[in-house]
Amino acid sequence: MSEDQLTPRSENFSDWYNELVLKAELADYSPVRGCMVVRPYGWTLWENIQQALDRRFKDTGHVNAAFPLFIPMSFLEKEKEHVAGFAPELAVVTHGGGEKLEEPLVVRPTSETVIGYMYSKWIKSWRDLPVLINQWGNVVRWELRTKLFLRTAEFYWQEGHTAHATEQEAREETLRMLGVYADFAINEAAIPVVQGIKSETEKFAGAVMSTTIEAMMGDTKALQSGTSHYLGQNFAKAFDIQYVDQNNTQQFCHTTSWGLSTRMIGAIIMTHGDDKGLILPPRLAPIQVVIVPIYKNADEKSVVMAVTDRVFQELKTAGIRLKVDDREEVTPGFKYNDWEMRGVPLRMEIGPKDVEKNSVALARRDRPGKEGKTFVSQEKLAATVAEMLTTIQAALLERATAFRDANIHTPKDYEDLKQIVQNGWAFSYWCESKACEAKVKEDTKASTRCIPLAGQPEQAGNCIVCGAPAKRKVYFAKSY
RNA sequence: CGGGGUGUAGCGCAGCUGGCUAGCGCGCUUGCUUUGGGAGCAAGAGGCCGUCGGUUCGAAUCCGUCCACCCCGACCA
Repeated sequence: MSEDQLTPRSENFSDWYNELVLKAELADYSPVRGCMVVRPYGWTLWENIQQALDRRFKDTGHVNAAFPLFIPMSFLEKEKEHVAGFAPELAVVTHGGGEKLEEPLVVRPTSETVIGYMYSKWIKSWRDLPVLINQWGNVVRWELRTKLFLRTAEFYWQEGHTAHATEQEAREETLRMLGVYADFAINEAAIPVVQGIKSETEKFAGAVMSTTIEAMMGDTKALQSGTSHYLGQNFAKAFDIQYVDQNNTQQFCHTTSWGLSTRMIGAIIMTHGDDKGLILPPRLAPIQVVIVPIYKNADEKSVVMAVTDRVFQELKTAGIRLKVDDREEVTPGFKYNDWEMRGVPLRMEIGPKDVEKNSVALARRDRPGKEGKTFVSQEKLAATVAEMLTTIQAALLERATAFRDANIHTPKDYEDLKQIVQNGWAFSYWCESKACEAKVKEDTKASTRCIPLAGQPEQAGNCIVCGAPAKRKVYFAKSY
């Protein structure tokens, strides 16, 4: 139970987040440093995320498979940048069955290498392409500084790995899947995201191009919420993924990879949550509606529960995920606070007065207090509830979008940029040099988040840092 | 991995410069009364004082070690 007050979000965002994850029973710390235990409520949320994504993957022609957790150390070493990027955070297995292994096994930090190895066996002809495979699983990266959901040593995700005949096809796939992530984030998680390209310094180790969906959290920091990479022929050459084309010549494939992790849960928490706790988007919420029956005595209880049971069945049949909180040991007031903390989008109260008037009370989580409470008829209740859930979903997206837009600014000059990134995102021209990027980072701790695909100006301008000619604008922001 | 902080009941804390049987609030258990915004009363249960070692007649308290977590840096989905 969570009787204690949550640290207000405005007072200390980090404490608020940590307390909320624990109190809402999304996750808990594990006995192993840096790892997390995802509790049933958090895992159900993840399952809903998985379903929404998996549906989209299937719709775009992908199939699921499973590749091993262990990867021979030598595989990682085959792609130079890849191993350089991941070496510091590898977990390595040196013993098995009481014997020292001939070759150490890496616990996968990502699966490009094993999958590349398999692809080289499976792909022979242009007729075998494209290969469009996704895997749901867990990976391990030995992180030094961890935070539940946002960065843990082990995390759960999906990784898509595709192989194509041409660069164009692979680049299209990269952007297609970025679009899938953006569609998911916006329409399921109600998180407005910017689609864009990562800078050279920020891109994935071994990629030719990395793309990202960037989201703004409630403290204005940016969170990379999903990534999609065009890997060029880097992994194809390292693992000899070749096919014979129509002209009977050997060609290297062009590959992509794309991933979205349990970090998305952190994004949902930090985008929508408020001082009272979590606010879950109805489309992903494990419990969309909680019914709190109210009664004073056995007589009232029997009539109230009769209506409650009938309403429960009706909504359940309509496909709404709901729960009746019939706990006897806590008062209705306690339940209100408890479910608000857990982020259930809609609360229904059914009491003696409602039984009398053939009504129920509905309270919207996104609008606390009296403002969000209405009394509706029990007639056509499933339709009323479904409509209200849709309204809440839209309201969350609208609010998050307004917040984000209000905190993105175009700096007049470099001094202005330094101010802006203290509490928001700066959108400005950048010459795309590592030096300017590094200078911003050193001066402000803000990094380039992405060069957005949409919304680029027609005309060229001047780099906000050095004044050199610049073709494109970039977002600078502090990030998680 | 560097700098700072914290670790005493499930949770939040007190226990001061070394001393008695280690306390308080919340939660938990049982009973009765309650129930439309975090209920009340009564009686209970619950503690290797993070770990290992040292100083001491005596350590939750002093010293050291390690571990975990939090904050700030360097590194990252």
